[in-house]
Amino acid sequence: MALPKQDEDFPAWYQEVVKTAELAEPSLARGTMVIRPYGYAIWEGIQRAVDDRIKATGHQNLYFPLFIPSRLLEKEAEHVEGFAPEVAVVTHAGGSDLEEPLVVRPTSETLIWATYAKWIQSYRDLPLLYNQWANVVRWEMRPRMFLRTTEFLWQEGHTAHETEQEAVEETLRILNEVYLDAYEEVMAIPAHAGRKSASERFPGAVETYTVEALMRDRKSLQACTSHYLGQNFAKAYGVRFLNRGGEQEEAYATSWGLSTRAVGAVIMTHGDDQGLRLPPALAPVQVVIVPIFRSDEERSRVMEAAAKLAGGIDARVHVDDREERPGFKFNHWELRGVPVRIEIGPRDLDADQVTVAARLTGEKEAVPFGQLAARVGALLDETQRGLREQAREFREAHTFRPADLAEMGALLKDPGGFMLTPWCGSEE
RNA sequence: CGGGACGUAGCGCAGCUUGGUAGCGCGCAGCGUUCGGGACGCUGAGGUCGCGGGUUCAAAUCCCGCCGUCCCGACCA
Repeated sequence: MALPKQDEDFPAWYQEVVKTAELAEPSLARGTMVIRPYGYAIWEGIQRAVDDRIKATGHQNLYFPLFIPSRLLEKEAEHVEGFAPEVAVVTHAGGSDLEEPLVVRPTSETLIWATYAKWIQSYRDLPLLYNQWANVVRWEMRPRMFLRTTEFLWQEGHTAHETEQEAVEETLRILNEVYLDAYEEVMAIPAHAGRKSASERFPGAVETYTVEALMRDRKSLQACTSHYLGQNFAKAYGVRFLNRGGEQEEAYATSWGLSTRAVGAVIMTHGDDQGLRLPPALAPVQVVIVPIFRSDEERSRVMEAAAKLAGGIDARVHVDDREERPGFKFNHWELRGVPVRIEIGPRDLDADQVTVAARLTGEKEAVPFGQLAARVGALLDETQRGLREQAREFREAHTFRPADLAEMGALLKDPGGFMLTPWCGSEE
């Protein structure tokens, strides 16, 4: 029943939360998971936040196929070398061996740039600012729910530009205005944006930038990446355009992705020994109302009042009318991280008030009917800020300063890279 | 792929050393009592003991092989 303590066994805590809060469960093929409705609703919240920002920065969504002819993958040397160990290949289909094997995309640069070659002739065709929401497959050694699954969901943006400067600006715009902003404002996760070391760079990239966040086990999580790809893919796939000077030139590329791993980041940043704590901006249920009653007479009084109050609150409200005891329901919703709980029983009704409990602090307070909507709204705001503030304090307490890093110079192979916690490095 | 642990009811486990009727807790179903922080009683359903082979009159238990899961490492959104 009770969760393992974070301090005692963080991996066990994580797995148990994912399972008992009904976010996801392992599926039958190794390393794959079933994302359950509550977990998927959290992912949909992240998708909305990211998709809104992708569109606000001028991008459009499109969709490329799952299969990539294997020959195509081989054209960019670093890229194929980097991904070869983890690609899944279809060699048999339709009852016979395929003449040319099909790679299940581990990422789509190859297919997309082979296609861009047909779409780009002139500087007038640029830039191409496209994104897709898709599933990809990477045969990783050690799968972990949400953090590293064989198949995962993500968005991958692929843009083509006229100049290096424009492409570099695009890479950083996505990093800051899309990813960092979504993490800060919606997921309430304060994060470091930075540049990866050469050894951690995306295969085929000139430069890789990431957002890294500190989890409560004091390990860093690579929360997304944004790559400046230079002309590498344009050269490999023959994407040339006539530039303003009348000369043929290869286009400059970026790619960037954020995956279902972000759900894991939310769990591991905010969760406590009682379970999840979801930032209100992301929570599928922001307010849960737990009616309390004994007799049928009390029941109808309380349920009527609960329905009325629910309608007056401007938030995602759920009334838990199951035949369970109140204490069971309190734990149920705390485990699922619902920010605000309203308890309403005969004692409350007699006093024209309800009892409001905040997941952030665990505190309860009596709130008169007339002030409920305003108080709930304020509590949701406080929770959104409070979670981010707690995460920021935790990060500050466990992040090494440049002075600390200087003393550990030997550990820093590349001054461009960064480490949050030198003793354990980057977890993902 | 290297090191470690483990596969017995939906979940968590005992039983294995010393072979002989497959058990416990939680959960699940029905009924009753309960209900302001994870309720209790009674009744009941639920099992090819991971898979395959071997030894034996007899295998959850002993032997061999395989598969899978979890943790630590290298790789990774």
